[in-house]
Amino acid sequence: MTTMQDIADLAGVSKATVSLVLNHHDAGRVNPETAEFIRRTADKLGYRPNQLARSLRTNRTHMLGFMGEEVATTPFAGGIILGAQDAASAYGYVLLTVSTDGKAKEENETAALKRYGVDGFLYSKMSNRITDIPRYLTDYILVLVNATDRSGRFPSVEPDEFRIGYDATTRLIHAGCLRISYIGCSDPLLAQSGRLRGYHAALADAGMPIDDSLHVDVANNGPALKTVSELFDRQHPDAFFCFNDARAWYVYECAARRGLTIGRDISIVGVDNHRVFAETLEPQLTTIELPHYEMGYWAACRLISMIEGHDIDCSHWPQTNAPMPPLDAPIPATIHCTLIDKGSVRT
Amino acid sequence: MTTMQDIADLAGVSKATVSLVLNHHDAGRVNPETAEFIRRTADKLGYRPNQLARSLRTNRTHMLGFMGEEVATTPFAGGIILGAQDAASAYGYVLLTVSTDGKAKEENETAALKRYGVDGFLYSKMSNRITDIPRYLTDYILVLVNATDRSGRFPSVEPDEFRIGYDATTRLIHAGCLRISYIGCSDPLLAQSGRLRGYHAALADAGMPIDDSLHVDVANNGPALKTVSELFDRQHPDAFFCFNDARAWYVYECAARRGLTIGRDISIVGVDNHRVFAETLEPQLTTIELPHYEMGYWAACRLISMIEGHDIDCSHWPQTNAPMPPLDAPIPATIHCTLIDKGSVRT
DNA sequence: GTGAAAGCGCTAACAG
DNA sequence: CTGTTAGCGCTTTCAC
Repeated sequence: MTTMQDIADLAGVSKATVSLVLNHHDAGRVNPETAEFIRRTADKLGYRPNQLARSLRTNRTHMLGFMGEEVATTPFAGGIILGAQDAASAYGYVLLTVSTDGKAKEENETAALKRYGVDGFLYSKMSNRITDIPRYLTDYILVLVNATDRSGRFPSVEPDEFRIGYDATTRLIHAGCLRISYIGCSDPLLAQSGRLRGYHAALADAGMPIDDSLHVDVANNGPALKTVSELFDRQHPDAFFCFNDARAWYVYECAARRGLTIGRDISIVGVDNHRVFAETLEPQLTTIELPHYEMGYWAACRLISMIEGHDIDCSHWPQTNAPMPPLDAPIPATIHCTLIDKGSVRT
Repeated sequence: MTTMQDIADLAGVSKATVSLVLNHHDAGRVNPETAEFIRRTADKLGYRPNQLARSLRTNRTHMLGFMGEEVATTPFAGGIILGAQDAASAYGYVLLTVSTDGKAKEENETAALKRYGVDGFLYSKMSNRITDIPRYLTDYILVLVNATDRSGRFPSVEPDEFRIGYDATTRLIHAGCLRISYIGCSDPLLAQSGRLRGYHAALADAGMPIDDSLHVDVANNGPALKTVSELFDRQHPDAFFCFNDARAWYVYECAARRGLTIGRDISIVGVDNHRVFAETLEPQLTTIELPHYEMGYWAACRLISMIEGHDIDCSHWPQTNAPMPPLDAPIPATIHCTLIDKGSVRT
């Protein structure tokens, strides 16, 4: 392993000078020729700064702690992680990931991350919920992803649920559907209420009647299939806006059993479908993907700007709140997300 | 932040003594009373060792680099990560995760991890493939997960594909099925060939005929549904062993269109189904889950034992190669994985 | 312009 | 048995 001292020796200067040059603090302080020589020998020796030593000195590790719920069981967290990682990487940071599936463990894992001196935390939930920040995190720099801070003290990045519901419904309206059903979720999630409002608003804006009998909220289990089945026979919808992939599946099953073809006899817009549907049903299913990657990316950028105490260049951030794609796009994916910004929270 | 010096001051000793005590190297070296006092004040002050400083000194960071493919898009990587994390945590390690979805970036990400001084790497692929280890990793301590090293120099942890195929088929045989079809994958994966061999072996061991017309390999797209559909009508299978969830879905669609009920008219054993199926089809679908968590856990344990240069206690490792669960278990999950051990690779 | 010196918080060899 | 000393590799004043 080659150190600054090695370079200093070769260049006949002290490591202080090397440090200056390699950290780009040499403008007008070091002889340009010396600087150039130092840079070249650093290159030649394949010098890699020891991040640990640097961190020890500067008290900044350039590590971000990512606490994710359900890292194990869904692809959702993966998207967020990937986005956060890309952002981190773009700014010279790195991600320390822990999963918070186990309750008691969470505090231990956090303690571990703290001992490594992470500069801040990303706290991500599987579905957008009002969340109490654990006490052991509140004195850290923190950004929530896909969750809302009850106390209102921390910034968060969340999907724009209203727009998701609005755009999904609008798309079905534009496709000429007249009896648009909403298969929602019976849990009291922010996503559910927001999407339902969007569904209603879209119908209203299009001058269409709001028929509550076209709307059912179901859990994710046996009775759900029966409920959807009855809705099919009772209301004969020609389109479905489905809360998620599981709800879309019920519609699938019902349609198949009645000899109906998705995309011809009935239309579906589903949110956040697992890849299996995207792969097998491409031509028939319209999917709105939650902007997991973008949320992760955006949240990490926000966190880094808080850590560094200044706004960072965000011109290359992923596009958010994009308009709906054209109606004939094969797998339309609409990106909606919102930064709930509580201002800088410095420690 | 409280440091060793603070404790040393309060205890009237030098920080060296504090270090000895707090690292449990005080047996017979430090006065038990002093030791006890040190421990208590450390406790009282809420002392947390600075891992960075320690690492700088010891040249060991207790950080593991996890390079995962497709962290973003499937829940698979998540399971592996979670297992690796749990193992890491059990031995006082922590996981630095990067996704290798982007090709060129991979080397950069690795370089970043190296600068942080990770003690070793876990290299994970999305599906079990013969893999060339990138040059920039070969001089590190490394364990492969869900992948096989072409050069045979590095240990790997992989699913036992043969047993998966064997057990899945056996289960259908025990359930009384007579015309058992295999819906395989047309890509040349290790998983495909291994499971097919298992399928054949199980049939042979049960004294049942091997009918090649009951076996089709399909890709994951439109024609696949047609192929499966034709198999349905031509061979009238009473059971299906499906390579994965996408293949199982084709069977689902065909069954639904023919008014057949899974679990009554036909039986399915699927491998590695996404959670959507597990949630919505619990009573009907038999799923063999790939041991992602276990592979991650096991691999991390192996890596740590290589890093520490001695075998570590593995009595609490997840159970592997477990026997098939009883036939009436609601969601049988069989755990199969194999450690391909190449011996210690020390640097 | 450049370098010497003083650490960041910890560990480990070695002398008392 | 105990404590002093000398760093790990880097950054950052402050003299020269």
